[in-house]
Amino acid sequence: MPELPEVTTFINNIKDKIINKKIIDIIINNNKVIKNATNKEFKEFFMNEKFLKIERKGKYFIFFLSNNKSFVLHLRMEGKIIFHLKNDPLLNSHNLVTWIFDNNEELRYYDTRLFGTMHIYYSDPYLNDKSLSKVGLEPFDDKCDLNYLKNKMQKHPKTNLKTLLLDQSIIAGIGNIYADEILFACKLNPTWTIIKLNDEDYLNIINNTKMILNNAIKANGTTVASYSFDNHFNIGKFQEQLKVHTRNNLPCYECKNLIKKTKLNGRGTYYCSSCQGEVYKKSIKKHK
DNA sequence: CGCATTCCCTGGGTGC
DNA sequence: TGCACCCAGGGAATGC
Repeated sequence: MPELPEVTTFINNIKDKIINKKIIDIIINNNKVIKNATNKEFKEFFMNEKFLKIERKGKYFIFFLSNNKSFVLHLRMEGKIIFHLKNDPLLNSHNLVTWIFDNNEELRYYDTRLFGTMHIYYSDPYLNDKSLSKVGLEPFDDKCDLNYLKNKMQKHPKTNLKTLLLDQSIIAGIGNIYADEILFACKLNPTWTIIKLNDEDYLNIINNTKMILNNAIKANGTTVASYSFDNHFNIGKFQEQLKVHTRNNLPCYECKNLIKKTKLNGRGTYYCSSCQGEVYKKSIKKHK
């Protein structure tokens, strides 16, 4: 599931290879993910255009073209955006959209579960895209400080900490894997609410988020399912550094107690009940 | 308004 | 081996 580090890795892998190259054709095999244009409009939007710049905001990709046009992409669960040579084999059979450049090179979008979203805009995407405009500060932004986080989180006094970390309008880019890792590093139980937090905890959340996401970027992201980020089937390596996520019933690296898995607001959640304190029972939903 | 639940999807896993 | 079923989850929509 692509989160901030995985989106960064995709961008690092395509950026230099696609910028300023002329798009001479667009193949749409499945338009399920194209949300605000017909196939014809989508093709016309890109035809004979060039990608001039790529930005990331949280888990969103923003591709800028000429004349203030922009393309906003979200990979959701299984989306992949990968640079290929024309004759490269498909990564999988779910190649929904391909942009073809004028030199036997291609940019291909894959998405097994069709969860991804694509939007095209003719002016500022940050103003036009309803979702993008709601995304909060990047964790690396200097403005993402104690006061910012405290103010944002204190609007949700009854929501558990994990759900707050997953809320893209607070800190941008954290998903299910890194939320578990961040809370473990902070020694905070995912089921607690902000009532349990003091200023040091808020600062720990900010600092550990930056540290963990940066380490994950260095490792090219985390591979837990089908994530690969290039045309050579390379995978991220941060799963080797995960301390709780996916480690159900394995001994905690800090205290040797067994890591527990539970479900919190529909998300698989891993934590150490010894390092991260007692579960706030009312917030845990029992399995069916 | 806040907060919880449902829905979209399909490959992989499980049980019979 | 085949078939029915369940599960994973980001974010929008829906419910209360």
